[in-house]
Amino acid sequence: MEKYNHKKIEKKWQKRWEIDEPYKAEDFSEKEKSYLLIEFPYPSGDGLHVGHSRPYIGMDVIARKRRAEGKNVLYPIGWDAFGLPTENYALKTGIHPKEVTKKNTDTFRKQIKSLGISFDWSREINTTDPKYYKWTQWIFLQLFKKGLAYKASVAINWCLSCKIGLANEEVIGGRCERCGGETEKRQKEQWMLAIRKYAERLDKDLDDVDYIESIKIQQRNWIGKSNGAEIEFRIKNNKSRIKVFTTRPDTLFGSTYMILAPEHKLVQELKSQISNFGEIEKYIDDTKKKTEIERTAEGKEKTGVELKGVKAINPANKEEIPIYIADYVMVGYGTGAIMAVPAHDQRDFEFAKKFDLPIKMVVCPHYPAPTCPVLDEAYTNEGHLVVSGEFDGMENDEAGGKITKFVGGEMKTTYKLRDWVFSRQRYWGEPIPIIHCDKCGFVAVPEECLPVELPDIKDYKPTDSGESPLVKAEEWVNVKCPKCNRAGKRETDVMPNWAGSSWYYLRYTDSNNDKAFADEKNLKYWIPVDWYNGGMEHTTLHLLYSRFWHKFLYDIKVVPTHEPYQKRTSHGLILAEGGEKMSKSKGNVINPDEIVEIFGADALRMYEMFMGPFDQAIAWSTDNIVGVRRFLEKVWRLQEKVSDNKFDFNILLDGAIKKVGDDIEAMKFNTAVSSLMILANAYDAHKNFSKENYSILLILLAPFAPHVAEELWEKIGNKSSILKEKWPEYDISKTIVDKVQIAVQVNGKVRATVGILVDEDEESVKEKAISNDNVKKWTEDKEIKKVMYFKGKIVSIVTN
RNA sequence: GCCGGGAUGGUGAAAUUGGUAUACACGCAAGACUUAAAAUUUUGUGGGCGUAAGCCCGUGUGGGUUCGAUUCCCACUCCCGGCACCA
Repeated sequence: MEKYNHKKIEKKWQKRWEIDEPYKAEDFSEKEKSYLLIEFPYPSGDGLHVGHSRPYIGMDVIARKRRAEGKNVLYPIGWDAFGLPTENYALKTGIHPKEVTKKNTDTFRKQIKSLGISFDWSREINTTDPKYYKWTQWIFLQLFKKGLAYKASVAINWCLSCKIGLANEEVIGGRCERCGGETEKRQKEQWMLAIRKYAERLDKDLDDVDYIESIKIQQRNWIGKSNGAEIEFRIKNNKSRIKVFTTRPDTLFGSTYMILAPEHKLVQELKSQISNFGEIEKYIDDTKKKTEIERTAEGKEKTGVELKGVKAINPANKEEIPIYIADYVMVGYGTGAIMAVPAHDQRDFEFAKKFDLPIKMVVCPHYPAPTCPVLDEAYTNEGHLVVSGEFDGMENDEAGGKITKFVGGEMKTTYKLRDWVFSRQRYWGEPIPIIHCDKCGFVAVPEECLPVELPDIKDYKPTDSGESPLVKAEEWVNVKCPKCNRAGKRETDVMPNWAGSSWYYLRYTDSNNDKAFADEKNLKYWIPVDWYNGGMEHTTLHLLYSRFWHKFLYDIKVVPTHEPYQKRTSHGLILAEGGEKMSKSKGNVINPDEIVEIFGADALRMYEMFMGPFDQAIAWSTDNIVGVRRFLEKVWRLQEKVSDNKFDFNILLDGAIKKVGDDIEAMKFNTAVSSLMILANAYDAHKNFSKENYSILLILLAPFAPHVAEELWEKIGNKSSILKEKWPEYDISKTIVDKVQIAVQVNGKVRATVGILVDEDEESVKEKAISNDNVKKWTEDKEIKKVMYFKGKIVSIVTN
């Protein structure tokens, strides 16, 4: 027998597949379609690492199994190639991002192919390809035309010494990651997308999709729908009003002060009336230096400053109350102002304690309240109203709406979800297809002029004013206004990386179309994606953004469904051997190339499926690969035991077929592999077995280790590929057994096992249990109070 | 801090979702084969006590519900993901 030579085998079959293209999906096939999707990679300069491949392999196993079941599987791949790291690399080296991207995608492609993933390469896409981003720009224009893209002033991170806008990730402890210099928040005009307009549907339509529960919960929390009331407070000696949003209008009588976000525009408007404005300005300055997490952390010491000289009037009881600014109130949520009710909100409570403000309890658990208790934390449960005028005694649930009406407020639903900041003052992204004209304002680039291609430039550094480096490409910037033909200027901001990834799954259905982002018929056939697997880290941004774009496209009637993905699951990260995150800077990245070289792609694939639960983070261990490698060698050796001599493995086989199939669909790949091992071990324990039995093992193995399965399939005399074989069926009746060993517990502890027939009657089983010698030892001096038999499971005896 | 996960032998983990905890692997120990090593293979392997039969303890911690809890409930500790310009 030849030795198992993974290098030779893998090369042979990969070459064969390259020619035969067995993984090509067929548009409009009669077969049932199955569109399986993984998150397309960002082709970083570090190359593929073993963590990337885990989801690809997992979904590949499913794809291969479903093809064997006769489905028309679409399993595509592409590159999400715009983004910061490539641009930063260009900044450092001067090499054009286009070249870097080309090099990186070539590396990734080669690496992925070496793993034998059954992607349909004929549909490969790249978000940086003008033929692709033409349609990203087209979608943006549709959003713009419907008023869903607009400009607004937004705070961004700004490095004072690099004079460059920074991603949150590039700000470490308030300092710039690259130069270590100070950063601050700076207001800047940005393109925004009105995702909030879709908040309600993004929340509600989660009911219609099959996402794992934790994703639904996280998305819902992120959207943050809450029902409450908007109430206006008058300001003493001033015409301005402060509008607040509150989920607890029932506690209005207990509002003893108000808080504005430091950025609230009223702070500036009230300037002349405020006697300590210097102090206020200093506080606003300090706020600019803090991150949102720092600002809102509960338990953190509350800070704030009173607007001296200004008072608000509580509309319920007409009391004069002070107004503060404090950084725990955010300008972007609700109205950017709150009525503080320290007795019934923990953060208000902490603030009131610190600033010695009155804490007035207006909801009491007992009514009539004997005396209001002294609180050591906010009381947030339900109760009856007190000190609330005509509402006294009312249940607080009921009072909210009535009090709102009483003060002329209105019930309102708000969402925490914020509109999407869509501008980046960068180079390596899709140009935003807008022309600025002094006369006509923002004018859409005519669709026939798309794509607006990125011009070649040499210097990728943003200008000192923070504008995109594209400003320097004067020829490109200066164009005529498409409307009035006067001099205009192109928008120089580019889109964020999320743009291209918000619709890529649509492009796969028809990736070479140059008349539309995809043909209507292709979309109708393939969409929705049947199963999308990705990382939990994409739950609230990418996944939500793409649902938003899809819904918009549905509204303008260019996609056939209101949701893009029918099912969403997640995979866990692969960590470095020590349990830390893999990163180039830590030097702990495992490159799959070495593993493929030493152990083979099949062993790598099997190991990644076997290493642990697919949805859990797990540390890599090169030592443990030998286990699956030995298993593959065992399967290899088993070819010698194939003979006409038949041993009946049927019960075991039917169980294995069921288990492997069910586990694959449930992404319990680790236990699927273990049942393959059990099956192989059982074969190995016999002198020989039939070719049929061995064939089933190979077919079940093929999704995990396709190369060696093909090779062995050929070796046992098959002319056609194992990829053409049907997934085996099983007969469940064979897996049912009639005799079982069940445990007997005495007072909750297992003391014996007895053999019974599955449908043996209760009395007889109990009798067997009680008369068992081991059981007798534990019951003889005692009185048996109760004997319970749970059919086919256990006998439980209770004594005194 | 907030939201979502997780914690089981020396290690990765399994457990039909309330019914015999530790399947399948890794590692380790002893044996076989070999001049030897590797490979392969056999046996053993949660901790403690015991020659043994067996007993006690044991699924992050502390409580609870139950005939019975890794699984359900309450409180807590630690770890991981996300927190809106990383992808």
